[in-house]
Amino acid sequence: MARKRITPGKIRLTEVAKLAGVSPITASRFFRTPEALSVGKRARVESAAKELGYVPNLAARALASQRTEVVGVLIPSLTNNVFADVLRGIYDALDGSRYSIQLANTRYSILQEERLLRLFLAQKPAGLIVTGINQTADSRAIMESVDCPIVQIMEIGPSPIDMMIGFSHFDASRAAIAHLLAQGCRRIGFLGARMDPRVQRRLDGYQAAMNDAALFDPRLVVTTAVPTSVTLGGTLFADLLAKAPDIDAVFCVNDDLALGALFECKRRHMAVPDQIAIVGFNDLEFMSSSVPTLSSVRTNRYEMGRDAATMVIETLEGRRPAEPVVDLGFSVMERQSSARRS
Amino acid sequence: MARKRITPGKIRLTEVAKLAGVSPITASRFFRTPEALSVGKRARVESAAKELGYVPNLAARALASQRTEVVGVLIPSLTNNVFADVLRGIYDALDGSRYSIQLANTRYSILQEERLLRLFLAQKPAGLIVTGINQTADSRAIMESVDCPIVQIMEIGPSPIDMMIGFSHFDASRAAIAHLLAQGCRRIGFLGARMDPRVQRRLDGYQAAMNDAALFDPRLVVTTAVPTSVTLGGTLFADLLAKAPDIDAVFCVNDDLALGALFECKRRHMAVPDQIAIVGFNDLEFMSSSVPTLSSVRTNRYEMGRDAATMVIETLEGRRPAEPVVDLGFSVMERQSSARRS
DNA sequence: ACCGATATTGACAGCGCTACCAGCACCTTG
DNA sequence: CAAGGTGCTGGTAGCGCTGTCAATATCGGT
Repeated sequence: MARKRITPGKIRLTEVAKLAGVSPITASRFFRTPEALSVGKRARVESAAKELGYVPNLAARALASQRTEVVGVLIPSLTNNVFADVLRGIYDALDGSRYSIQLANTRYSILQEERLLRLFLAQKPAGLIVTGINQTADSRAIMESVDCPIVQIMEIGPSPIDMMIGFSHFDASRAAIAHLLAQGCRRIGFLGARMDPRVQRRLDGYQAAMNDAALFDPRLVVTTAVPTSVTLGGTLFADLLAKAPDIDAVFCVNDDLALGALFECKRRHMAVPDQIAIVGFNDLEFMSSSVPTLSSVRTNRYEMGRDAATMVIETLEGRRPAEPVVDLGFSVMERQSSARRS
Repeated sequence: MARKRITPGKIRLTEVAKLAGVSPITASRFFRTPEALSVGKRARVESAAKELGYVPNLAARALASQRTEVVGVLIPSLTNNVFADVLRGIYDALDGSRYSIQLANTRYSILQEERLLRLFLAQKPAGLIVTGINQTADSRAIMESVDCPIVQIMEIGPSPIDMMIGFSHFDASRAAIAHLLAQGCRRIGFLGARMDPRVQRRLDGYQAAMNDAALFDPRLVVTTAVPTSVTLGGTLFADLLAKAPDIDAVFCVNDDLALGALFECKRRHMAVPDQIAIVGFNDLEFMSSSVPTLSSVRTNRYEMGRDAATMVIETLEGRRPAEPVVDLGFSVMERQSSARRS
């Protein structure tokens, strides 16, 4: 009846154990809790594994142990420079560790996010990194009931699911406006694209700052659900000028829009900053080398990814960070595009 | 002695089979080869699975079947816009399919690539997407001996490992130079960063075109191993001007450098294109909205990723593409920055 | 020398699924 | 009506590893 599914020269843990003269379970322990082995056996297993070129079978390990060494990462976009930096941080932190990454793209949809979450959790990930704090109620419930470290990234807020690392988009935006006000600007326009939750909070920060200064005017705000681009920055800026021709500054929710606005100014022969001040958000690399250099709000994206991944690892290794919520802050980079008019 | 490791309410294939009134193996077949079931059982298993909310255990599946449904993707950079577009194509194509993606970052090192390759292949991926055609001899040997579809992306060349999709960087570069020559430029500089194999081939194309026109001069070439950035574009352009003050055009191996060169021209009050023509490479979104608009070589990055993933899937489903090497071509986008001087 | 505590090692079964073969019913063909 | 498909279903074992407990070795203290 049953025929062995013979696997010829394959190197399994059994082979390593045999060569090392120990039982398979001891060899197994070498890879998981080496400190539990006597020094002699540890060395024997190590050299046997190296000699045979043993590579553990992760599927078997996952099946037997009921868990994986995969960290799931959920981000809304693959093309956005911001997330590219975050991802690089995550990959750098996890590179060389035992953990690997499963990346999925929610496309800014929390329903898609929920679907992907279920998919992930069914495979029992070691940890989870999710973007933002606006999950569906179901997503939240799922994550709260699951027993693995979870880090919410990009922003901070009350009641983290588990851990959190980011900064306040509201405060960052308000600080940018405060800077423009300090430069003497009064009619400060707002350009927003995509309008995901974090951009929305930047709008809130803008509005709060403008209201505090008694300068808010709905005609100053131009937003769209369309994804951001440099070209869109020009278009939105043109729309803004049509609604409020008397603006003396514009705050853009990201640097692409800011660059687009700058180009639109060029096209219209409007002097930056003398006629119009421009401030962007994120401080991408090009902001400091454009002409004029563009002011922006620097955010620590690479660090965010790296530290989020590190928080996951530390928790898994039993060294849970003392503080579950980390505020990475921001800094307003004041450059030529918003220099005080002389 | 042996105690059952009881798993209480967990839904396994057995539970689904029981509810559907079939054997586990029949239920299993429903998920792999539904067409092999009778219509009645198919419906019964389907509704049972849905009722119980069954989610297959991928680790068990992988262990039993000796293969996974993971497509490994090896790219050199996570922050480069070019790869972000490619990745988006890959994710889009695989989204909704049964396959998932394992992404790894080689950081432009073929040794790192080889290491990651071994890691991947030990887990028996369903397919593989790797960047470029310059692998180590060992990497190549490993991939040739492995039995899964492999697509090399970004460029095309002789002797594909399996399949290939991309375009000729040499030809694309030569076409860009031909365009500049046609615009009347004679002293055409070359700006290169990172100098990975594909950039090197763009340099080769430049050199061939310049030699054909008897215009090549080594002083026109400025390259560096440093990773690209807009700021670097300005720096390299300044270096170029120092070496060859009489240039009338500059070809940049990517758009970041081109934008940086444009800004440097602004800083030096050099008129573009009247004094200096600029052409970039990749045709990122911002190229068409800068002032002046920037000429570039459009490459089909999203399509490359999408089609590469599709080629993998098609092969796995037994519909191997007739043509293993796909040339996606390119097009020279002629814009203001290289318009014929009047 | 004896006792209990601690470090090390091993035996066994089982994680949840699928490969393999066998069996049966129903056809088709000559 | 026999022979040989073809389509569908099921039984059995096993993929390679680890959880659980048991067994043995080692050691300090009295």
